Amino acid sequence: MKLKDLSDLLQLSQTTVSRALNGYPEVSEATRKRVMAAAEAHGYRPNMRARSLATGRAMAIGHVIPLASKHEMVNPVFADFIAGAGEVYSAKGYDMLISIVPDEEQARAYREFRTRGSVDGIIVHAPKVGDRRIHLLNEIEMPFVVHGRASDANEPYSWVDMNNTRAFRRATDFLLDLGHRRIALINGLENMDFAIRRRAGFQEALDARGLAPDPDLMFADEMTESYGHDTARALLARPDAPTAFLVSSIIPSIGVRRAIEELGLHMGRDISVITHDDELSYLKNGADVPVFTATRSSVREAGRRAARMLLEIIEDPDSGARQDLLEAELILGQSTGPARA
Amino acid sequence: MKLKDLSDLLQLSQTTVSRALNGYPEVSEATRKRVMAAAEAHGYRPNMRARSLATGRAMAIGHVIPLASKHEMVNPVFADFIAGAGEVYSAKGYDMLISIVPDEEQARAYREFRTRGSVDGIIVHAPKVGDRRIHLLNEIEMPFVVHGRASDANEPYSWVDMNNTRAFRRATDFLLDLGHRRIALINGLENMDFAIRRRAGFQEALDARGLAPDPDLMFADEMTESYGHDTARALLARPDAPTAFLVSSIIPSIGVRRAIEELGLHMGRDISVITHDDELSYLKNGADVPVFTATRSSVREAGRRAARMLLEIIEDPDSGARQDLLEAELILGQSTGPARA
DNA sequence: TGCGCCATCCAAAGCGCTTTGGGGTGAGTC
DNA sequence: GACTCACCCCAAAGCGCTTTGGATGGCGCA
Repeated sequence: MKLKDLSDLLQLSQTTVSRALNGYPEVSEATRKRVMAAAEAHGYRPNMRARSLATGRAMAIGHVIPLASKHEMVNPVFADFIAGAGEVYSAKGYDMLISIVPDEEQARAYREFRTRGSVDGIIVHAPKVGDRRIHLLNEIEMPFVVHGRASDANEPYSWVDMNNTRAFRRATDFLLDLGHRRIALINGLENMDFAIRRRAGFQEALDARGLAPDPDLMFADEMTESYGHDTARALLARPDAPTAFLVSSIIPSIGVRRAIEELGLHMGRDISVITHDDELSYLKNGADVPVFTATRSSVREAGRRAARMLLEIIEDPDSGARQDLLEAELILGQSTGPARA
Repeated sequence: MKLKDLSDLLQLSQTTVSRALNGYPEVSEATRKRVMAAAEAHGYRPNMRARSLATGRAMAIGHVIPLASKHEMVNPVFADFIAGAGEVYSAKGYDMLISIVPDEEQARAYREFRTRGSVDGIIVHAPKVGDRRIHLLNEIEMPFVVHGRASDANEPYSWVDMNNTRAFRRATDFLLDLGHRRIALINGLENMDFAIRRRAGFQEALDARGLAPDPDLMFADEMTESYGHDTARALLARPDAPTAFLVSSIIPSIGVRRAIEELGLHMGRDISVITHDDELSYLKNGADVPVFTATRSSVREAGRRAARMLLEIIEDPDSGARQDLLEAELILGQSTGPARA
């Protein structure tokens, strides 16, 4: 069933039918009703490819998801972020195009989205320090929103981010207030912008109390469970083991907990752990009582906001760069306690 | 830069340029080279919308991801499955369209994919018992591959699945061989086909030894960490607590381990746990030594295979239904040991 | 009555590509 | 020298939709 069939059926022109369906005022309410009814009855849906060829709008948003170079992993936060964004897209009639490419092919992927005309805008995931994608996208005039920031970008761009520095500052202060002095930082890869900011927050808190950060207690890697485990295990074997861990995600935190328990220690009593919690749907931080004390910020909500922002920018491309900074909330769980003497 | 610009530039017709670019034999090698070079130099890429309007092929595959009704969760296995499928798509020049919709809107989503012509084929995720999507897709003649099976479908369809029954049969046998008799099954939601099969494997093993399954030891729910924890916690508090757990995913297994350790017990010594392991990239089952004894089957590999199968079906639609059954391998970890008296 | 003005509707021209159905040109054949 | 093939190439017709630039007719108003 195509437009022509429907218009023939109704004894109307394609123009009129198209206008009736798309809510243009040049058609009487009576015919509009008639057209709508017929379309409904025959299950007519416009062919998106033809439509977007005609309008020049793809009605689709592209997500280019980087394959973490080292082990080709796809970060589980994407699943939740995308779920949030997807909600918004389907509500607004947009499709979501996903392309999972190795880091080095990102630029090509963006260019292709542009020249092949397959999307109206792009969400940029996992910005790195010195990320060149922002410049590229501005250059090819493709609307985009970054999930996160690129600290050193010296041109305007729109982003949705969590206040990483503040969150880690608070978390560190919290541990310091409990009397902890030897705190290990189990961070994400520090070529990622978010990881840099988290470390900055950590150091800021130490500086504020005149404490020097110990490089031997600061780690950065892909946030897997075994990274958390192995790092904690090694640290706890040291004579000057840390009394607390500040961890960048709930996944390595699970590993940290495993290491603690393997050694017959008790998390919260012998060793404190505080983590960032993205509120991943399948890895909720406990049911009623939180397992981990955590800085919490829903990555799914970030997905929703980024999607909404991008659609607004597409509607009104000249409205300038926007930004949205989410604050994490500090929640108390069972994983922290006073430092033991 | 569009086709016409390029052909004007080259003093050739659009036909010739198009043919040169798409490898048709009607054009001399000399001109083909010339055309290719010019296309490359000017960064020409055909507009996908126009192309697929002309060819009738969307060059895109749709993934309709169900939002688990209860808590609107998106299962983390999707991330890895999609990563696998995405590899294949980009190698073959296909796009991946994702639409995340609540269960009740699935049918509509499929129909729209068809009528709006936005995809050439569909991957069906998370088939349920009595799933009507298979019938629907056959009816609207949309090529598709199911990740999993729908036991009661009485029409042909193509699928890629893991041998759930066999895997759980082996896992149960393994526990029985170790002397365990009270084994708890922490299963996924049993309106899911895979969960039914896993339970069947569990029961089969018990039956084979003349043991009756105890309904009080069989659980089914969404496979979150806290589901694993809470269930294990409650079970271990019983006077007739189970000596072993058979768990459907590594995520609830992490919860089970948490429960065990909270009670001061030691996994592998006091309580045995065996799990299914989808090889999720961020939740690897330990680094070198597996943490959990597990039936292991890569969901990412399943994604690759399903994608390849679907593209083959699209190439050759009349070739009949295909199927691909992956066997899980049983790997020994530290989470199992002989039943204690 | 005649004029202009809405309110409705339509024919046709694209959007950028593929593909059908030829049409020249030069080499090979008798 | 006429004829047949290949071999290259081209003009133009779609693909299914939107949108421009009218056409038509009914109505109020002077």
